[in-house]
Amino acid sequence: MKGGVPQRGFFLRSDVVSVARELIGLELITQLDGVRTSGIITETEAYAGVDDRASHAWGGRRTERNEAMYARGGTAYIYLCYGIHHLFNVVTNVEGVPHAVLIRSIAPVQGIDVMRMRRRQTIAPLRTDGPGRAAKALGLHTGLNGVDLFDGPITIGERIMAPSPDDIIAGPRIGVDYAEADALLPYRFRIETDL
DNA sequence: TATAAGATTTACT
DNA sequence: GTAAATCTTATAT
Repeated sequence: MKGGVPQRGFFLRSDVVSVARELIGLELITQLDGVRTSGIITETEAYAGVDDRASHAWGGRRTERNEAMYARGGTAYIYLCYGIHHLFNVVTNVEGVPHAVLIRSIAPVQGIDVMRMRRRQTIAPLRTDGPGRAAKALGLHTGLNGVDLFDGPITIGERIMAPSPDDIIAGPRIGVDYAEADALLPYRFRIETDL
């Protein structure tokens, strides 16, 4: 994928960790109510399905909530966390394999004013780091769970940043201490912007 | 049927 | 630094 946008095949790959790493630097675009907002993906986490104790789909769990994880790659999985926050994931792998990449942080590109309004932060600097904040800034909510990224209001756009491997920092995931050994896996990727 | 905990953020002491 | 907000899923009666 050089210069262009990722194709369906990109999301159908079996190595969810590679997809998570390569999503860094791509533009994530939403078009809602005729308003376009977008940001550069700056932080992701991979969730490797049934073998990953930190995943909602660990051990083959399948509920009404995480049903979208079992869809084919290129589908959006949006769910409510702690009753308050909407978290956005990109489903990967083929249908029936519940792999997904959590978008943990973005850097605003288009529609910054709209994001400010959504976040109701007219004075303080707009913050879009953190999975809940990023999803809210883009206007994502559970009503968009299961939409197709190739035929819907959410799309993955062109690569805006081309980070060298040295700029991408891999590390353990956040907030999954309960997952024991799986919590230590280097499934989290981020790039230093100017934080 | 009831209770506890979670892929978090925000506000208050 | 600690706790509340708030809803779904998982586990236990």
